[in-house]
Amino acid sequence: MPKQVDHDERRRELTAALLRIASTRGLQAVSMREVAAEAGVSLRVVQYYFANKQALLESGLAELGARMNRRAKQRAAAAIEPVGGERVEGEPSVGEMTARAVLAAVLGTVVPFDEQSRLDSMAWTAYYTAALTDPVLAAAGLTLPNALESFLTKRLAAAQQAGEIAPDRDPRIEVAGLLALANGLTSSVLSGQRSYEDATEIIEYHLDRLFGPADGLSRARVPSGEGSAGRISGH
Amino acid sequence: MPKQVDHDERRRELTAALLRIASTRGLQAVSMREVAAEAGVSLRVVQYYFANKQALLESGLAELGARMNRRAKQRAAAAIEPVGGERVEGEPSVGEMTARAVLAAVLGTVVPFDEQSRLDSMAWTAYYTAALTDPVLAAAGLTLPNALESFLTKRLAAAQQAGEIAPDRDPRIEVAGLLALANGLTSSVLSGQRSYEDATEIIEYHLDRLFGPADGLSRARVPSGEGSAGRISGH
DNA sequence: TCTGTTAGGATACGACTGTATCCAAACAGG
DNA sequence: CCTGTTTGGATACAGTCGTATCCTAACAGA
Repeated sequence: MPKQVDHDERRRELTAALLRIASTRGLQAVSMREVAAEAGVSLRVVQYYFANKQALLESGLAELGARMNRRAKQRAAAAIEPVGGERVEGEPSVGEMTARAVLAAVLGTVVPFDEQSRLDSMAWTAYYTAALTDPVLAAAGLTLPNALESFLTKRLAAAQQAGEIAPDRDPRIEVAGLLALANGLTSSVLSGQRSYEDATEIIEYHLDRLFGPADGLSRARVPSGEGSAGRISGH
Repeated sequence: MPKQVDHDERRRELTAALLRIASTRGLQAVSMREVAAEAGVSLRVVQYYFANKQALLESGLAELGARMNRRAKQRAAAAIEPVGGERVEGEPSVGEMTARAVLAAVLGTVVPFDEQSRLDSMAWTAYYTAALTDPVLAAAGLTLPNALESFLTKRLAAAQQAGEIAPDRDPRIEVAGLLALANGLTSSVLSGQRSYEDATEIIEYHLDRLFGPADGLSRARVPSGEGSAGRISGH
């Protein structure tokens, strides 16, 4: 077989170009020709690697989800090993973090904290809105948020069993509220109503209210002897 | 002068048709011809009453803001006079409601509670997303949320002076958090992740945490002798 | 070297977009 | 009744859209 072109790599470049357009000029500015121009290729190339526009858009949504996932894992890892991470193989996993640290890591990932995550949040918002009137996108776009919510709910319920939060709290309501809070704050950060620092302050404030005002910061490890305080962000 | 056509009325009909399309098929489905068809008139009529598409879209955004305003006021009035409203002229104004009742009314208005407000929230979300990449819409679309936030913040600060909430709370943070929560819940309700009842339960839950778990419900009037409990919504 | 497959350049089609123009009904004021 | 303005029907124009087609370089395997 002739030539040698890495199809996956090609598709990644085109998808990245698509997300660059969607995050700066909106999803309505995305056309096959615009994506081609942004990627520096011809229209035919976009057509060759994506059968139609729908496939291209779905690829963009999948890439966005993957990026969110990657960032959340990086945050969690940084919360476990805050300084210069030499992490041996028996390294602490997410299961050894306090529920508060997990929540702080995930919620801090939802709210845009640097230019790239701001752009991705822009694109994500555009997709989310489009999904409200497009059932095809809705199915693909809701799996990640739903998985996130059920993961956090289980994690917080376990933390409640361990006595980390008061027994009269409802983990499902708390998690749903925190995720809605983070999403709402994301909107206001994107529109310039609030800064990222304001948003994280509000989130930390709510985490304080949930986990008790005692500590006040997001301890990274579960206290085995005495935990070290790993500050993630805030003010 | 010939004919007699109420231009404002005509524009209202066209704007209503625009919002019907935007709320069911999205803002990208709005075209001059589609609006004409939805309103049952010819393309020329839409052109005649709106100089261009931009003016049409801005009219839609203004109408959405007006509807939100109207609903919030109706809610507030219903909270003051919960049963059969005979309201004499010295009627209780919003200034005589408890801060909690004001917050419950406003936040309950943000979250879609019936089919019409669900449709309007859909359209609002579409506009909000479009405003993220369109500075013209952004200016017009942010005035209402900003005014709402500053109004509620002042109201809550006054309530703090009156001892309705604990003195260590920051009214700015509380209001920003509650509004973000309501917006995030709206998103999840629109996408079908959560029901309206779930959303109001979460909001009431947070109001309980803010105003103290003592009462537990949104009392409508400021306690002059003994307030009557006006339940707005919930579960 | 020859061959057959792959990767893409060039071009075109029909549908739809916002906007503009032309012109004819409809009707109020003189 | 006449006239001039308002209202809107009909049509057109230049772009842009997603998609399809045709054809030719480029190159791996024989």
